[in-house]
Amino acid sequence: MCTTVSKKKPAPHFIRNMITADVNAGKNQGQVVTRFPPEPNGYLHIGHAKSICLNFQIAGEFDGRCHLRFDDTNPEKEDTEYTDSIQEDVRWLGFDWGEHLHHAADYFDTLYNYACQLIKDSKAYICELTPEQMREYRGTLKAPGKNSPYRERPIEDSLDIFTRMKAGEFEDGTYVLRAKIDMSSPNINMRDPIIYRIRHAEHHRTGNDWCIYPTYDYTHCISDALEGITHSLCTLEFEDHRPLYDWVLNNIDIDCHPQQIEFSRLALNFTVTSKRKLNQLVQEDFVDSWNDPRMPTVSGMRRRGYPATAIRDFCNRIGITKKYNNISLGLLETCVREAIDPEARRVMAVLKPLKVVITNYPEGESEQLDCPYHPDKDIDLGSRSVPFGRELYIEQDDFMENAPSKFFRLSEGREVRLRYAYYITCNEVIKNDAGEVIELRCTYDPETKGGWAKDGRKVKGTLHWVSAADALDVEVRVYDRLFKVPHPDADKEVSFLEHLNPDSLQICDNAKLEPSLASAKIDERYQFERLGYFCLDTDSSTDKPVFNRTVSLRDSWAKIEKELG
RNA sequence: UGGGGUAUAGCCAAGCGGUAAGGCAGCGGGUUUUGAUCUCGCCAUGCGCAGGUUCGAAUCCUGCUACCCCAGCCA
Repeated sequence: MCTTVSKKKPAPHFIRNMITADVNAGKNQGQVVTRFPPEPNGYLHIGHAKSICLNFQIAGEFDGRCHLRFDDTNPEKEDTEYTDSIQEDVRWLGFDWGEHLHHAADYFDTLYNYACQLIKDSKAYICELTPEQMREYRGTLKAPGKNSPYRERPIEDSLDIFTRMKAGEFEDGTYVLRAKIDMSSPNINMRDPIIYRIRHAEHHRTGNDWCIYPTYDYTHCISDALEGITHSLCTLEFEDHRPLYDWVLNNIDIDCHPQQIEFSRLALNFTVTSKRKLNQLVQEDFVDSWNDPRMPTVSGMRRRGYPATAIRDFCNRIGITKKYNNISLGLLETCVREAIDPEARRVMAVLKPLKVVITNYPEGESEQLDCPYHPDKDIDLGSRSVPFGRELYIEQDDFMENAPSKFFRLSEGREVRLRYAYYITCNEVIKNDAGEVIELRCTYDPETKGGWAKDGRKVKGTLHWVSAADALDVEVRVYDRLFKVPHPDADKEVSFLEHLNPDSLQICDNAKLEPSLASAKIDERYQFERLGYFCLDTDSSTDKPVFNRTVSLRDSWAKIEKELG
């Protein structure tokens, strides 16, 4: 079932416990069948990933199966653009629905027939109250509703109108089919809910075959039952709908009755996980697209360089409960770092170059240094050769005038190591007319080749560098969190857009890379030493490669720097 | 007394009458040619609050409090 998922036994949670108990008790002949039921009206995000992992993994654990079913009962919002992206994303996350790709739309005939039977059984009726009247009759949260004047419409009349609704005789909104339950129920969902409405709209799958469409509450439970789902897992807001889910299945002739179990949806701080809000970010150009690397969408995370293994690990680490949670973005980033670290080749790249001239290095000469791709002796990723010459680039941040003692990097008169190369000492600082440091004059110690001093003297700092003559010119996009505050949508008075982080994308268009990166490929992940993990972006062209920063390295210097003020 | 839910550390989360797992974050030490990684140690006399039952309560009982969801012909 879940081919790329490890068999490592996951931590117990209440749903796994319930299902285990059902299996042990022989319920459903010991079968476990789940489903992931997205509405194809947007792209999948990290919250969906939680549900996907839960459903596919739990089915896999019990040798069951998990269906992918599109809950496509609202033609006006749905599109094949979304059914395509959803399938791609679920597959990329590492899951396989096998033969079980389903659409609620494929059940429209069956659903219609069941509705006719409900009418014949006097359990549903055609109502012609306007939406405004409907609201009045529904009552309020604290006051009961009252019966529709059409509630006792003769069965034959309802059947006749329903048939003509289907035939397209009426305008949108003129009639609806309602389940006859209880207008005084304290649960508003049970106050004669609408189960069919007229929509003269083209459906992405059934075209113009239908002009009446069933509602979610009526469709979902029957779709589950038709597919033999045993456990229907959904989020907390559907808890109030469970009595209706059960009512429908108890009042039609069907021999399967899945159990709906609710769990809390994922909330991730510094981000929003609402399709509506994500859609707004795209439509109003606050981000480039659904797969903008700053988006918490599956496609955005994929482009950013997050491995699927990291997302699965994250989903397993956050747990499944009914508690309202707020997961820290830091945990996701930790999962990403842990997944990438052992497999990422280390290379050197300078994002904001500062020129360094080694004054005692012979002009016109250069040499090749052999540098391992991974520092851990237990991880053999091979090595590459890196050119070294008289002119180099180092990171602007690695030089400071009047540096405090805790600053271990380069400053005038100080000696540092260039990784895998030599010790250098800064002798002279050259500035432009604006007083900005534009070049450093340094000397190197030829006796420290490889980065070791024979006399045993130590340096505190090791810097990454790139040979100027051999550097690749590239664009690097450094991403940061999309929002400035932990809870961008907490305040209903203030738009979440007010909290967008203006620095969520920083473009380094003059970055310098060591030449080995010329053969970089999409889907490969690299660590730019001391900077973070990066990957080639799909915007790259042969003459202008573009790299994304997937995630930074943990940075304890940043913390010290902050404390120093 | 509308209905339905949820409360265990800064953030997650186990626990199901026998004396508070684990992860993230944080703090301190060690290793280190990435201020990375790795590694060792510390981190709830306390489980929303108040009573009660019990030899023993996060777990059982009673009463409170706080927060979330529901009045779409959305899902």
